[in-house]
Amino acid sequence: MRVLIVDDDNLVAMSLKTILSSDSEIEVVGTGSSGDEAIELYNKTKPDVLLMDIRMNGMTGLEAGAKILEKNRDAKILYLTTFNDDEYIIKAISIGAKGYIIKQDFESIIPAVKSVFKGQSVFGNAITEKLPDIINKKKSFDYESYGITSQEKEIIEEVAKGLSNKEIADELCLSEGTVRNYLSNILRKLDLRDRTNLAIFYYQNQ
Amino acid sequence: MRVLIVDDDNLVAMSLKTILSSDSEIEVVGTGSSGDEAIELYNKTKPDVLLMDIRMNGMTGLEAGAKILEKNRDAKILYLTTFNDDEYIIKAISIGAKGYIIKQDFESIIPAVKSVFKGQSVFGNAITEKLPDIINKKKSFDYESYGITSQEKEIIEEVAKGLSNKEIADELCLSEGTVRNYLSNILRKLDLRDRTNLAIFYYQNQ
DNA sequence: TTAAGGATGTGACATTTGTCACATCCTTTT
DNA sequence: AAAAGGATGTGACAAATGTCACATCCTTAA
Repeated sequence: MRVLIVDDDNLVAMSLKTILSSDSEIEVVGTGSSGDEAIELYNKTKPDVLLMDIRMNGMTGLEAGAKILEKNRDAKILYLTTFNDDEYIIKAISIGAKGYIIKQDFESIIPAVKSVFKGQSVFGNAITEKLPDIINKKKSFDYESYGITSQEKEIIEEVAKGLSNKEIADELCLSEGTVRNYLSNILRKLDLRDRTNLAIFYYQNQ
Repeated sequence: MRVLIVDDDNLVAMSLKTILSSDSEIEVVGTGSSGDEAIELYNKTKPDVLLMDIRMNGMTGLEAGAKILEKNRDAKILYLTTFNDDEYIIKAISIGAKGYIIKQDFESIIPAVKSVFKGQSVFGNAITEKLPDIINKKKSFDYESYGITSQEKEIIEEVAKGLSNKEIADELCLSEGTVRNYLSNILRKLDLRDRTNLAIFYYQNQ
């Protein structure tokens, strides 16, 4: 099992190399410290698994990974990160990375590399907990912190269904005028222009 | 590492038991053959990992898993399936399952169980390939089949950004009246009432 | 060449939308 | 009890929206 390691922190790269080399099934075929190097070394060594940091100076690991995957659709990239970053994980899966684990969890790295080598996808401990939310895309905007009341929140839900003011009024047993007032307040609070933008906001923050 | 196995095909359950028991770190604490049994045995044995089939007579593995996770938020459920089913995998991740692999891939089962035990998530070979699409939810509505022209498609994009007719007109170098006409046609073709519903439609089919 | 059809535009119209000032109740606080 | 504040309502208004009939221009097909 041939592994390429890329991390812009040289100490980390070396530590990883030491750890991985201790396993008899693994051979570290190279170490790099930038996105450019990742691409270059990947093409040169064609490793079974590329273990790469996400945050790096210059080209990020994600950009480098995307480029590598463009040319090598079967590349197996396992990302390492110092902390959990929801945005990154979605992006990582999107481009086709095979895993995403945190560096701190040393013991998990070797099994993860092996799993990825076998063609599985592996997501680390802390990331695993967030997967359901990520799948459900529940960023769930905190309406309360913008002073949106529960009644107003209901109006937002109805607007997001595409109902007119009249229909919302009927639905919530209010007068149309009141619905308008509520909506007007909502738009001011969220700094949006009209109900269409509110609906868009709703779905983008859902 | 205590593992509970549930599969409505008894032969499969026994095979799995044999395979897993061959590993010194693993102890199979029970085998069941239905969703109800899964819940019952889970509560009785409190295993570290529950290895369960998705398709079962009566209650499905997903339903049983959801119920178990309601009461035991840290339950580690690894699903086994005979084939790849995109709908199931989304559902599985949504409820908080820790893995999803195919039965045929025997060699992967033990490493997968171990990874899940450690808190990672594991997705099997064939499933891994589909993850990017699943994350991107590329249902990508076929506007063409509804007779939406490319110009109209552009208008839709602009509406989905929340722009007014006037702004869209400026953006696309058309008169406001023309934009209205286009929009009117779009709404008729897609059987939608107004721009808000169009934006909603856009984001729901994105 | 002519007819057809598409893209673009105009004007008119009814409706919906968003805003504002203000009015009524009702409950809570002082 | 009086004051304050929230929830709900009204009326008026300007702007934006959606629809329709029709006009122009250009390209393409017959």
